Amino acid sequence: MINSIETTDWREARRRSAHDAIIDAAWSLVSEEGLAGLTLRDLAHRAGITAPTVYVYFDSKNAIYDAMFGRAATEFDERMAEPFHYEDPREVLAASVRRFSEFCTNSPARYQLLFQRTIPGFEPSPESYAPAVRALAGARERLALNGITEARHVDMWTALITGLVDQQVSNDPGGDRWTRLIDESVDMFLAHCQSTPPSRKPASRPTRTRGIQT
Amino acid sequence: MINSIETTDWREARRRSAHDAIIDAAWSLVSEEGLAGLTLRDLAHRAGITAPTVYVYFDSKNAIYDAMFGRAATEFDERMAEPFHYEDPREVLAASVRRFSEFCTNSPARYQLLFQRTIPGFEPSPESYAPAVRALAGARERLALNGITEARHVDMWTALITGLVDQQVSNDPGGDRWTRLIDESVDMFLAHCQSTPPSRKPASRPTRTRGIQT
DNA sequence: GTCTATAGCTGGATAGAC
DNA sequence: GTCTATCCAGCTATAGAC
Repeated sequence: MINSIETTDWREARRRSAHDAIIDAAWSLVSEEGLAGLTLRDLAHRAGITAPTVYVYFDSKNAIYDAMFGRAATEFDERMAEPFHYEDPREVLAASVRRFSEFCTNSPARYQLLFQRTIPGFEPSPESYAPAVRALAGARERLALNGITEARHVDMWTALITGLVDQQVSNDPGGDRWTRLIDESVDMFLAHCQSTPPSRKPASRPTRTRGIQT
Repeated sequence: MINSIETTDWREARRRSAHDAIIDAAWSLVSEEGLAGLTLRDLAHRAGITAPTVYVYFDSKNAIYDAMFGRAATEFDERMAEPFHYEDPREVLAASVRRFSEFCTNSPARYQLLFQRTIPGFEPSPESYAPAVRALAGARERLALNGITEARHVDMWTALITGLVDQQVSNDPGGDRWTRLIDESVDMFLAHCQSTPPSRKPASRPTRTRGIQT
C-alpha cells in the first residue's frame, strides 16, 4: 500500500471540496430564496448534482444547515477579529458595532441563521458554534477596555446593539436609518455606565441563550 | 319576509361565533406547538370540526393567520390603552415598557406573530393591522410627554425597547434578566435626550417597516 | 460517487354527497 | 354547513443499478 497516506489525504481533500461546493451552492440559494426556501432538490440542482448525491456528503438537511452555520460563524469571528485602527477604546467599541451591523446587513439570510434561529428543528452543533464563542469573548474584551464589566451592563449592551441591528435589518434593509444612530447610542451607553457607581450586587445568573450573544 | 333583518343578524352572529371558535382553537394550538406548527388538520381537530369545514369560514391558511393577527393586535391596543396610574411622565413611560414586556413574554407565539413576522408568505391586512397603529400613537404620545419628539430619538427608543424585550423573550423566557433592566434603560435614555440640544436636522424619512413599531 | 426511480409522508385545498 | 374522500404538490430520504 504505497502512498496510502497521500491517497487518503487526496481523497479527503476532494471530499472536502465537494462538501464546500455544496455549502457554496446553499448560501447562493438562500441569499436569493430566503433561508426557509432551501430544498434539497434546488440545492442539488444548483450544485450540479442530484438530490440523493447530497446524502453522500451530509446525513440530513439539518447537517447542511449546521455546515452553513459553521461557515457563517467562522466568517463572523474572522471579521470581528480583524484589528481596529483606533487608539481610543470608545472608538474601537463604536467601530465594532458598525462592523457588526455591516456584517449583518450584508447578508440578511446569514443574519437570520446566526442570530435569529428561525429554522424549526435546527440547533447548531457545538463545533459549528465554537467560532461564535470566540467572537463573543472579543466583544467582552472591548467592553472591559471601556470599564464595562458588570453583568447587567453587558446585558444592557447586548439589548441595545441587537435592537439597533435588528431594526435596521428588519425595517430598513439597505438603508442607514438605525445604523447612523450607532455612535450616539454608544455615547449614551458609556455616559450612563460611567456615571453609575459600580454595584456590589451578585452577577447575573447564567441562562440558556438562543442565537449568538453580542 | 318577516323578521328578515333579525334572521340575518342571527346567522351573522352564529357565523361570527364559529369564526371566533376557530381562532380560539388556533391560538390554543400555536401556544403549544409554536406558530409554524399550525396545520389545518390539527386546527380543525382541536375546533371539533374537519379540515374542509375550516374553508367555510376562511379562504386560506393565511386568512387564519390574519384573523389571529387581528385579535392579537386588538389585545395589544387594549392592553396598552389602559390607564397608567402615575403622574410623572417618566413613570408612565417606564410603566408602558414594563407592560409591553409583560404582554410579549406572556405569549411568545403572539409576540412572534405580531412583532417578528416569521411566517413565510404572510402579511397582515390593513384591517388587522389598524389596532396596532393606534397603539403606536399612544407610545409616541408618552414619549412626547417626556419631551421626546425628534425622529432619531424615537428610532433610538424603538431599538432600545425592542432589543430589551427581544432578548428577554428569546433568551430568558419566564425570567427577568432583561426586564429588570427596563427602569435603568429608560433613565439612561431620558438623561441622554434631555442633555442633547434639539437639532434642526430634517426628520427621518419614512421607510417601510416590518412588524409593529413601538 | 452518481445516477434513476420511488417510497413515504405531510401539507393545503377541492369535489360532491348528505 | 358538515362530512368523506381525494387530489395534487412539495418535501426528505432510501433502494439499487451502474
